[in-house]
Amino acid sequence: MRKNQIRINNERRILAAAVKIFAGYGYQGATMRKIAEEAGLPKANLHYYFQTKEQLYRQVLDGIFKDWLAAANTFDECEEPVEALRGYIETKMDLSRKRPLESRIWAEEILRGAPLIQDQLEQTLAAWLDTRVKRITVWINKGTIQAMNPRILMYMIWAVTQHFADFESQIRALNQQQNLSDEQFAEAKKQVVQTILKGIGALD
Amino acid sequence: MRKNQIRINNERRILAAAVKIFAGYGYQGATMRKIAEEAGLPKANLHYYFQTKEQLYRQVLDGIFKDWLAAANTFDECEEPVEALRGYIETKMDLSRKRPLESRIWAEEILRGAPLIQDQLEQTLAAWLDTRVKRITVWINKGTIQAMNPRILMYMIWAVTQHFADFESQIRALNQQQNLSDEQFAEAKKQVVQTILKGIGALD
DNA sequence: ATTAATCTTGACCGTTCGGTCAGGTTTATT
DNA sequence: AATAAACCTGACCGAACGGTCAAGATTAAT
Repeated sequence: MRKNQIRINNERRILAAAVKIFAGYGYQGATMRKIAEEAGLPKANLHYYFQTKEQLYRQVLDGIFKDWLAAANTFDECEEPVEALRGYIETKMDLSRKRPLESRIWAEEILRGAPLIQDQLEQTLAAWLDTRVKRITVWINKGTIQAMNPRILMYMIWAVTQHFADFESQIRALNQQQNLSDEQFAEAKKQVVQTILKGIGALD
Repeated sequence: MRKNQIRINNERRILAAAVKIFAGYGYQGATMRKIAEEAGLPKANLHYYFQTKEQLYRQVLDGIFKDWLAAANTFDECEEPVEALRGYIETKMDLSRKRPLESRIWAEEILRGAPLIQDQLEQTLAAWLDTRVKRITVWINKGTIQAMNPRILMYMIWAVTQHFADFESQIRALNQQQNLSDEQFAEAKKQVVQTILKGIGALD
């Protein structure tokens, strides 16, 4: 049962506008008027496709969550810790670079105590993390990487990679009011990978 | 010219309430009514001590900024990279543990593009960072730690340490709906220090 | 004791918010 | 061509927002 093309187009336009406005102003600071203006549609039209502001926000979050989980493909496909973790870190860094708005929306939702996505965190994300923790534990038991708490390793990877999106404005202020250039970002990516892999004893 | 005791007490009460409410709801989501209720004062009284919501928020941010900079004492007092960085990372971790609300307010302000503290970032924080970058550069030139970009190292430290405050609700959801216990947090602190120090070649 | 300064507060104001709705227009179906 | 379904939108609503103010209460200074 295929949706009408008009609906598809308008929902996409509204969601794209919503990402920009939610990222720029936060959930409370974002208004349906601003989103409507950004989308180039009358406000009442937004409520035709998305009944409430909260429902629109939920759909935005759902899209982000899917990207988040999909970034783990490299992690799962590689056998050895160096390849797997390097691939995962690089993928997460690239996601921060290419889709910083989504990362900021996610961060704000967590900051506020995850009122709307607590269930998904406790179920889907917790299960996702358990799987990866088990893989890391295998590496530890084989002695390929040193003994550690795999969960804390994952928290560190998330923290560092997402920092480049979430704290972009701070990094810009500390970089002569310029966003990181492609070269600078590539350097950061390399250093993050190097530091973490070496830090867990996977290198040298 | 000493302020009246009444003023001192009430300003402190209001600021303490403001920290809770701003951290819990964000700048836009926080309302003067909620802050007044938390402080146990009528709303009009808040406007007597702080003319506007923005001025109250600015004072909250100023307090956070001072704590932030003060955390660098250990860093400056130690000569060797292992002591200096270990001390700084541990101090920042303790700050995340003891004052997570302040960390979240700071994070939200940066997320929104730092509209109110851009000047402080570009001037005070940039100068603060420059000083520490020079110290790290000395270590690199002496060969005590390996070659790297010191700024990126500082970003990584900030990212990881503040993550435990800013993403507390996510970590809780991934830890059987329990905040990290003191033991778990101590383990995390140890692993963060170990990973970063080893990662930059300061250990072994 | 008197005056001045400071503090307190309920009631109120203009603005903006998310959301609704009736009635018109366009598109799809037959 | 006719009917139905989907889409569009200006005008409107009650609620909540930040902020104001006048009048009274309390504290400090003389």
